[in-house]
Amino acid sequence: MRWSQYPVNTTKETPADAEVVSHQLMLRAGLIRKLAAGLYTWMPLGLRSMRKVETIVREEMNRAGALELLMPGVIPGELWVESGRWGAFGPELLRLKDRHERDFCLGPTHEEVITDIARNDLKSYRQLPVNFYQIQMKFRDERRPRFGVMRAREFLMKDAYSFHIDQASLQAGYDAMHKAYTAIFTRLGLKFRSVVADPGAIGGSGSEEFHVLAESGEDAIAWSDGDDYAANIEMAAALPPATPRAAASEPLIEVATPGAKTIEQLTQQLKLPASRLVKTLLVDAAEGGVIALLVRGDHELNAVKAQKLPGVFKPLRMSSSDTIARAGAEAGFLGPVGFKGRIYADHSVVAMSDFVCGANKKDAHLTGVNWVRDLPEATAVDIRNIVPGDPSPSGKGTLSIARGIEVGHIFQLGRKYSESMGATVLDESGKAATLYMGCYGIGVTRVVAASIEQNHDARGIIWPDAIAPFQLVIVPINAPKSPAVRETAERLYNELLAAGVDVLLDDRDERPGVKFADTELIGIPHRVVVGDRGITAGKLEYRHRRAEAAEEFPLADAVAFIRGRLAG
RNA sequence: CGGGGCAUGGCGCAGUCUGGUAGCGCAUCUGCUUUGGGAGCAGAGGGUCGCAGGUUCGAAUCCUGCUGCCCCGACCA
Repeated sequence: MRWSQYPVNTTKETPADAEVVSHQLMLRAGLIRKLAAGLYTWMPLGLRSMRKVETIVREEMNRAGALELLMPGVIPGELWVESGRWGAFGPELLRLKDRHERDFCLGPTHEEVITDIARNDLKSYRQLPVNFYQIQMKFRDERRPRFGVMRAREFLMKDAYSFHIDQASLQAGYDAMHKAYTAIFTRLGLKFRSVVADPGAIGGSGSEEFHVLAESGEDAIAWSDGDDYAANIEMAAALPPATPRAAASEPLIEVATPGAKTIEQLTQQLKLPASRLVKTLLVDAAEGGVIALLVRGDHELNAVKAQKLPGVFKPLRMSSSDTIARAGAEAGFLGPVGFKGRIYADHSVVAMSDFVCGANKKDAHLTGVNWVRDLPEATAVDIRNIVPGDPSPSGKGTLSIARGIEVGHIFQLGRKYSESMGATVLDESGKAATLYMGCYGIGVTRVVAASIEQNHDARGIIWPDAIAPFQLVIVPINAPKSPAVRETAERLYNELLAAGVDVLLDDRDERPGVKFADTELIGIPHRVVVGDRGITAGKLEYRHRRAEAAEEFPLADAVAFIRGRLAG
C-alpha cells in the first residue's frame, strides 16, 4: 500500500474527550472516528488491525472444531419473551418496532436465536456435541459508554454456543474452548490471565473470564502468588481468619461521637484504626424490611456475594434513610446491638472482640462491644472484598490485586435456555433429552483497544506483529530530489510485496521528521529507511519500533534480511 | 437514572461576565525555498457560534425551553 493513496489522518493534538491512552491513540492515529456516544467508524487503517484479530479468532475457533454461521442482528421480541429475558435484560436491550408494531430488539447476545436453531435442527444425540459461532456486531445500550471502543454500544463480538447431551460432554467442550482462548490470546501477543468469574445475568454454573492485564482496566482481579489461582474480585473468596476470637477485655461503653457518620471521622475522633470498627450496612430484604450486613471498618462490602444471601432483595439495594428510620435505627449511627432483624456478619467481624459500632442513636457509638456478652452470635458469611495480603482460597500463597480488561468470557450454561425454550434431542433410548449448553464470547473490538493499552509509549502505538495494520513501513528520505532513493524504495517495495510482506510505502512528499513521527504514532512495528547516505555505501537502515537504535544492513540481500526480522 | 461540566471552521481553544455583526494555533489548498526527527516565507479557502423561541435598534454574548456530548456516582452507617 502506498501511503499517499491511503487515508491516514494523524493529529498532534489529543481530542479533548478521550480519557484512556488507547482511545487517545486510536483517535490520533486515525484508526477510528466517533459518530455518537459509543458508536465508532473503523477507518481503513484501524479496520486492518481489527480484521487481523478476527482472522486469528476464526482460525483458532475452526481449529477447535467450531462451525461458523451468521445470525441476524435484529431479533423478534417473542424469542426473548420465551426465554424470560425480554423483561429481565433491562434497558441495555435496545428495543424497536417494525411497521406492523411487532417487537424486535438489536441482539446484544444470541442465546435465544441459537437455541431456536438447536431445537429445530438438532434431533439426535448423534449430532452432538456441536459448537456454532459467529463474528458479528452486537448492540448494548450501555448506561455509560466510555473509553472509546473499550465500552462501546456497538461492538464486534465472536460468540460461540455449544450443545451437549450431558454435563460431561459440556465440561469437555468448555475445556476445549478454554484451550482455544488461551491459544488466541497468546497469538495476539497479549499478557492475559484467565480468572474465575461470576456468571451474572447470563446464568449457568461455571464461568471464567479472560483478562488483559492493564492499569486502566475496569475490573479488579485477585491472584495468588502461591499457585495459579485467580478470580474476579467479585468472586474471590475471603477466608475466615485463622486466629480465634480474643476474649473480651473491655467494658461496653457508649461514647459521644458528634457528627461522626463515616469511618474516617470515627477513626479520627476515637483515635482507633479502622480495623477496630464495624460497619453496619442496611440493605432491603426480599420480603420488605431490612437486613443488616456487618463488615470491618477497613473492608468493603462485596455486592455480588451479599446479593446471594438468603432473604436479600435482588439486585442488592442499600436501604433509604426512610426505611432505616422505620426499622427504628438512626442513619449514620447504626449498630447490631439491639438490632431487631436478620444480621449477617462477615467472618472477620465474627472474629473481632472489643469492637466499636454505632449505638443506633444520633451522635453515639459503642466501644468494647463483644459477641455473646453484648449481643447474640450472628450468622458468619463471606461478604467482603478481599484485600491484598489475604490468604488465597486455594490454600497456597497470598492474594494480590491487579487491574484487567475483560476480553473473553466462557460459561457453562447448563440447561437454562434449552429448558425454557424446549430444546431437546432424542437420546440413545429414544427419549427426549434436554440439551446442555455452553457459551463463549470474545470482544474483538475491545481486544484492539486492550492491545494498545498494553503496547504503547510516549510516541504512540506499538503493535504486536500479529495485529499491526502493516508489518513494515519503507521510509524514503528526500525522494523528490534523489532518483536513487526513489528507485531503491520502489524496487524494495515491489520485491517485498512479491514476497508476501504486508508493507506500506511512505511515498508522501513529507520531511523525514513528519514521516518518522507518523510511523511511530500509528505503530508499525518494523521500519526500513532508504536514504542517499546509505545507498552510496550499499546499505539500508532497519529499526524495530521498540529498538533503541537503528542498524544497517546490506542493500544487496535486503528482502532476505527483512524477512528474517519479520520472522523474529 | 442522579449530580457536575461543556457545546464557536476538520481538531484544540479564545471571545460570553461588561450585547455592536467572529479570532488564534494545528490541519487543508497554491507558489517559492527547505528535506535524517513534527520546516520557513507569501497568499487562499472554510464557521447562519448545537437547535427553537424570546428580550433588544442590534445577540456567540442576556432570558426560556430542548438536544447532543464529556466526567463522577451503592463504598455509607
